[in-house]
Amino acid sequence: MPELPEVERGRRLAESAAAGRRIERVECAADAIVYAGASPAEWEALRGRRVLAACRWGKQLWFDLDAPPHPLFHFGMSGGFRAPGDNPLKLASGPVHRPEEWPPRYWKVRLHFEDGGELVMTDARRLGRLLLRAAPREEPPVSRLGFDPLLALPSPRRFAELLGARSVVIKSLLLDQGFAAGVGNWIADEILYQAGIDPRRRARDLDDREAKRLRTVLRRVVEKAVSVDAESRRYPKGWLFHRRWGKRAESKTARGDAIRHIEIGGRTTAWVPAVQR
DNA sequence: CTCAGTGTTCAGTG
DNA sequence: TCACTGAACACTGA
Repeated sequence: MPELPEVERGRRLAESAAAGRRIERVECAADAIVYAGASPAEWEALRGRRVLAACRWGKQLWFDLDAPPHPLFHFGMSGGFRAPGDNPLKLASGPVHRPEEWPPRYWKVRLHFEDGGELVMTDARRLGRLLLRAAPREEPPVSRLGFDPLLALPSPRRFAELLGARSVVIKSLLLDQGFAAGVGNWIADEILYQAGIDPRRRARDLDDREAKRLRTVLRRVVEKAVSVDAESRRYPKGWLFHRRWGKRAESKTARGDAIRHIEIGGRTTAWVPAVQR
């Protein structure tokens, strides 16, 4: 469930399925990669703990428990939370989840609660990670993150300063989690499109007007996506999101402008030359 | 069979 | 330190 809106959706699911409940049993899948940070034996420490809250910064998601260690989740490219009876999101690059199947395919950890409820993390591609932290906010990876656009968007002035300090290409800067935590490939392309900025421009070359516009659009896109619970079919019709996939040469925006696909910083970048300068 | 894909990290270069 | 590249990780679905 990779970018900020999808992770926030996961946080909300966790809030309703786990917050206030005591963990009765922890089941770990046999997966040395996803458990590279902390072994299943260490996860046993969660048994008997109560979940106080589900927290998020950028794409990192963790639980505040009544005692450490606190579990910290990263969904990678294809991870997410599931609860019995939920309706799973379909990701552009994710597996097909069958709602009726339980436990879901690719489950990595199952948290069983005292009331019989359950919360599961799934991850088909195994690029996600499960960590345990004494103080999640104070330690890496969370401590290394930049601002969260939903929780702590910098002032227009500060945002422009941050851009002015970097010579890197703007698309790459937006993907840097130490700059804007939670922005991923489609959000970066979406906001550059909506702000009318060529993704190949250098960050420090944007003027104050462009910086201001980019910041406003970043907030607008993230707030909108979160407000519809990351269900992409509810994103506004005009968004590039709906038309950026597939790398077809004939791709066009809702307005009829041609969409080009190039590579920037190793990531596919969809952009609209007629609109982005 | 091949390859792209909502991500991160690390090694190496300049 | 910064900017950038390439590779690695891993696996599904088109």
